[in-house]
Amino acid sequence: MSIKELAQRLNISIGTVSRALNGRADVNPDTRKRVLAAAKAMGYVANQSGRSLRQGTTNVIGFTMETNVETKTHGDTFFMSVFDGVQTVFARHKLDLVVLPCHSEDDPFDHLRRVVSRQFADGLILSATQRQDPRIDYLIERGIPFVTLGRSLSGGEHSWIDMDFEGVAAQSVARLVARGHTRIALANTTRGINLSYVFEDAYRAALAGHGIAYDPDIVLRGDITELGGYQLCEKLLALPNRPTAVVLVNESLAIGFYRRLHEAGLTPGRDMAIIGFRQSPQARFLSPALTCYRLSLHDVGVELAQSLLATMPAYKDLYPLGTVQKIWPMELVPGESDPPLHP
Amino acid sequence: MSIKELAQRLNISIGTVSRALNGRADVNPDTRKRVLAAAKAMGYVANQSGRSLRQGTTNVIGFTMETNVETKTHGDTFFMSVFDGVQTVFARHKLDLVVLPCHSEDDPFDHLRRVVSRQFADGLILSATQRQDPRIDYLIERGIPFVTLGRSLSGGEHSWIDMDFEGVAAQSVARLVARGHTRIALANTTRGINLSYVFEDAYRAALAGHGIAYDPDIVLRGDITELGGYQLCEKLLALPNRPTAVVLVNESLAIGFYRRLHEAGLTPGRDMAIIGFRQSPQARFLSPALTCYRLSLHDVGVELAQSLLATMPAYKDLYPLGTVQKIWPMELVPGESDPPLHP
DNA sequence: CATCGCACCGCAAACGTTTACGGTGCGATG
DNA sequence: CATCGCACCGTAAACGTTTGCGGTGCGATG
Repeated sequence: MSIKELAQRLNISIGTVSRALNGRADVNPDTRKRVLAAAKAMGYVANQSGRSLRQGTTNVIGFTMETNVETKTHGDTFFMSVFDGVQTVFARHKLDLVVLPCHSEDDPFDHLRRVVSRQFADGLILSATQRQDPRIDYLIERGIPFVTLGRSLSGGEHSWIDMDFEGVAAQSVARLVARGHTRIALANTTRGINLSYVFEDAYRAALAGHGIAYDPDIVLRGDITELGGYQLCEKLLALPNRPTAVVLVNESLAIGFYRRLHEAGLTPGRDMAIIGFRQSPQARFLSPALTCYRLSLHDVGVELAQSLLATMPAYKDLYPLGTVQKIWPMELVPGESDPPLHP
Repeated sequence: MSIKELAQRLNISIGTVSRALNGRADVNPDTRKRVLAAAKAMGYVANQSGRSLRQGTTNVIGFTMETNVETKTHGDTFFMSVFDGVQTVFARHKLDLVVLPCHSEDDPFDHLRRVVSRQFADGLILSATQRQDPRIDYLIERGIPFVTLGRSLSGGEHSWIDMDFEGVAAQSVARLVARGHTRIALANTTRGINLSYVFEDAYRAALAGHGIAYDPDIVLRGDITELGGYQLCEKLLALPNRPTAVVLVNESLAIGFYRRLHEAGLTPGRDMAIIGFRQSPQARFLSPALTCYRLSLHDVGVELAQSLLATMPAYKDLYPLGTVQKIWPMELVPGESDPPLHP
């Protein structure tokens, strides 16, 4: 099943077989046909280790993902959609996508170093980027092509794609203000992740733009999970001066919010206006319908892939994008979870 | 950064360096220390291609996963939890887990062949196994170690782990009957996936065991998504002789059911008893609380990893399990979604 | 007819490991 | 002192590719 056996069977040198298979010009069309036919018949496929060793390239792109369910920033379906978009691009270039999950007890930086040292991939897509992310500096220092899903302060000029947290925060606050709300809480993620800062800054700016004073008591932080939402809602309910509306940094929180409100005999929307974040499959079927924002994760995946290829020497000319730093727009999907305060 | 440079810098042959790094016995303890120190100082790490080429092994385990969000079969953090369990085992053996997502437009069998021919992994974990699954025959024929998450009729004696669909169906029917229900619907997945048959057979057997006639009109099939649940619920509501209870094959369906019932002005539980499947993070925060079943996906992952290692020659003696065919038990979590019919 | 160019192919090195085999030197044993 | 065993190390082959270089043969050109 090696190229040697294939060559012996054809009475051709292995060099010619290799050239024939790789579509090089200096090989007789007839022999090429013979080689391809024999390869197919014998089920030959080039050994990846041999090829990688010789060429120094793997034709594999790695996607690092954290699997900590306790504090997750995204779920399975989020990533699946992104993967799908990424793969539509890679399929055209015979590149394979492999996902490299980071164990919940592992440090993401150690995990990345391991990935790099194992030479899994020619390029990497990083998710769950931190505000200060040593992984980014590490990759830049090593000259490894990469792109991140999520902004970061580290590394300066690398490529990234991110969701429009500013837009969502600003639009949500504006919408709630227009509907009569002035006491608007924020359910944010814990510090560390960059979107936490981005989201809160935009929230504060939006409040200021509408002449509303910032109240740190109603800016909460917790895990981005259903349980996190439940707990944050509980905190809000316990406040003496309860907010009339809340803006969520993630739609998973909404599920916990809905549950906690129900337990208190309250109705989401009527008793507390809620604007979620992304229109996930789960959020889409909440009732009352969650007001949130739509974006195509498939398209985000496509853009991620293209941005990565744009940084790889072998593909740079096919995708002349330079360094991409793109905030992905999101479209409001009005629901029934944020009705006017005094109808 | 190659072993050659390392050897030159130490004035030792590369063979000795290799032996020192790999912990072989016939090397002087002092030189081993020197080698290890120098390797660390120079940041040396063995090239994986070279090693794989020589040894014919990759120290990588692949996990195939479908990324079709339209017909997805698991909840939003299902795989993450499983990955985490798998990695806790693999970490002890310096094995790396890589996830190999199958593009939604790809045939899973083609995808597997590609994975195999690229020699990504020493062993594989297959998910989304079909009732008849050519991938299983293919792997057996090639002698590639694997284990599947989910039963299949193919391949005879391979190892698999599966959830207890029989137990859930039987227990759910029994519980509903005990609470006065006799007209019990089934919300099942589409044909093809094995659990569809297993689940329905157990449902029918349970009905028969309680002397209830089987009515094909209230056995529905659809996608295992929130939308699928929504649509199935709609079908049930349109029936002239509406069932008073429904057993779900997957908790994602519950989210759609809840929504559709709300839209009809009905209350889950009171107007239609619902027993879901797994206690996912999403299902956990439904209100009224969904009656469902708990299992530790982390532990399933651990078992998957161990079962796979038990089939691999290099680890067989460490995990003398033989071929594992295990139905994972699930524990009832009573909720408020299935109250007695006539209290 | 001599020469050139070109199409095609074989040869062999190189990528970075691991490992079987043999060799050296030294202490211990007789 | 001769011999043996052993601890340690170097040598080189092998894994499967790709690719630069050179060589062969043939048609075309002068």
